[in-house]
Amino acid sequence: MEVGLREVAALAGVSVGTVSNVVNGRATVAQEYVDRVNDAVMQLGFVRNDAARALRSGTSRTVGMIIPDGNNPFYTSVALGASDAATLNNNIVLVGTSHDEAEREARYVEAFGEQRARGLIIASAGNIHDRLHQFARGGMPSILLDPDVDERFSSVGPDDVLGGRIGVQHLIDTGRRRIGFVGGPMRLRVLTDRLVGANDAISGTNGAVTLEVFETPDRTVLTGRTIGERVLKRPPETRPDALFAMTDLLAIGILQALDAHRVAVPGDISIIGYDDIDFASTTSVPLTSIRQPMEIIGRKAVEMIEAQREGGSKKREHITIEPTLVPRDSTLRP
Amino acid sequence: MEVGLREVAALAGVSVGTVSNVVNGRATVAQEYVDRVNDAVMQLGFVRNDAARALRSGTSRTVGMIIPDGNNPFYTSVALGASDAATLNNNIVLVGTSHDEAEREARYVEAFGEQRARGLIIASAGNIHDRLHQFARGGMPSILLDPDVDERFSSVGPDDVLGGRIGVQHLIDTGRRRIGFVGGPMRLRVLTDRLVGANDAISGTNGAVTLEVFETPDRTVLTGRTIGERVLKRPPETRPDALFAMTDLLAIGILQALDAHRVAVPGDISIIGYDDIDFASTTSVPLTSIRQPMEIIGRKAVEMIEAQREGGSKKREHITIEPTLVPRDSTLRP
DNA sequence: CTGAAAGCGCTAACAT
DNA sequence: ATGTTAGCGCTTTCAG
Repeated sequence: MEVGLREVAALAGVSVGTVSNVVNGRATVAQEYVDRVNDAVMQLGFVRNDAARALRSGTSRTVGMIIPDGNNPFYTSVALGASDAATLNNNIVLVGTSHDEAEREARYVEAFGEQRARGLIIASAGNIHDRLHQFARGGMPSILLDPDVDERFSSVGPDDVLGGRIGVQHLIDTGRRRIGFVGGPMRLRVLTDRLVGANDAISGTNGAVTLEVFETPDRTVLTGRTIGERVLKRPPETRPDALFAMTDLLAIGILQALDAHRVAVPGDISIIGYDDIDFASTTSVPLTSIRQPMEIIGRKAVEMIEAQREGGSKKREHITIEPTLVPRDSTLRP
Repeated sequence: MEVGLREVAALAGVSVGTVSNVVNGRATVAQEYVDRVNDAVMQLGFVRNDAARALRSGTSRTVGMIIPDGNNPFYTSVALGASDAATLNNNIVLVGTSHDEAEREARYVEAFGEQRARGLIIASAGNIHDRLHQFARGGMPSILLDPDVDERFSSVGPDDVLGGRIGVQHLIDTGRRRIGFVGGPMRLRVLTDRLVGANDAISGTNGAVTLEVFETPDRTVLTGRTIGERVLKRPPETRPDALFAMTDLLAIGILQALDAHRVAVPGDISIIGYDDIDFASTTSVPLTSIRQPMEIIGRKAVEMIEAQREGGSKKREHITIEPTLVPRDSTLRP
């Protein structure tokens, strides 16, 4: 049989209201009663029933988060930041992973909606904005991690234009003049944004700096290696003297190819990656990278959820957080 | 104002009981009513209140999972398997990440307990078995991913003895005779188990095979590189002709060191890693690795939870799943 | 096959 | 400061 407030109250010889107050650390209950109640709680192994609590109070303690890929450090770091922020209000973050399956994702959206989660942080696999909107109508704040703005929802994300600018500016500052931009497919908003930033940096420079785009079908290590090989087929004087890879994975592949051919990094060609994954610091030549402000994004998302709850789901915001350069040997060593 | 069964019933012109039946796809409700109810649901944007459902029915749809590290492919793959299994019963898996903080972990244990989760799958950061036991007393099945057996809980995990045996056997089968076992700290149960397996394989061989343990303080790429350098300091004829690394990270570090010194892999020294992370297939020489049956572990864990729920929390089980060898060039290429 | 009504365990308002 | 009590929205008998 389930132990409830009632059983605790009976054992402690007080009323359920008092037990509730003690359990929730509320009001000023006489110390004697507090002790008696706590004893009874221990003795009976009482665990508060959150369903009843949520039903009655109309408020949940969980912030829902849905991500496409559990192994992507970007999302897990966002989750960490979100968890930190949620803890401040005594809430928790629960994560569902869609594994890029629309159906699984929909199940999570539904589940969090039914749980009346405080809000939803979602990096969508497909376009579920409409479905999401259905729940948003019910008052659940939803924050998108998507770069594509949907006016119905708020969003937080990295400033990709700035990221592109920072990367190229660093290459220019370290004396590079023929820069290769490696990434794709170029229909991705993140990438076009970074390209804009890259061109911004070049426009702001006096010297003749060229930017060449190496478009790739994906952003994996293997593809990076292919790009590296392709670059090495060209005569040295027509090669780029710097490669700006849109993921660290690409950068690692490029580095492998250059290593295999004994091309010096950064002596002959310098390399920048993007994301600053753990591996970036442990490659044969440690990789300069652009670090995305992931924890901050997560923290911000939770703050926006709470703000929307208070403000009665008022205005939508679209916030962008600044990435930073993490310089390492792949651009700096002589 | 919140839309409930009542509002839907009013609009559809039926009773709440009927709406409940339709929403849950239960019983045989007249088609006409089904349609009218569904229309009303759409029109009002009704979302079932899970708190009320859970409270009344006394049963939740969520399986809780607590992991120490969101970036560890081991755990995320276990989560995937668990999610697959849960889906079969129309349940979902929600993951909390403790980031190796006991406090965060405790919060999640508590939250899942209060939510009356169907059960808990937990890879513990510290020893929270006692706290866990408190909730288990309340009937919530808890499955440990820990290798250390606690008789109060069931557990599922990889068979590490077998993993160690498979790896060394493969090296012996491919003609190696001086095997290095790289990993540490050796107080970890996983590692001592694997070492037992490694020795098993050697005992079962006629030829004179030696096993040398290279103990490491951790299992990172950098440490792997250090070990690689150390091995290379020895004259070639006294070096191991094969290195069995306890993580792919270690193996990658070793490979980097050998690459840098132009030592042929697997020609001079062959390498096996452990875990078969994504990176294993994309190293300069693709890495042979031991793949842990992570999805299966997750699936099994969920099955055990459901079994315990039905069997009234009867007996505890301790199940072990067989890892497999993933052969690649680092041991096979001539 | 559908409608009416009793609670699930808790919180919060009110009474004492 | 503590006790009493009315629901929160739903599921689930039990009647009709």
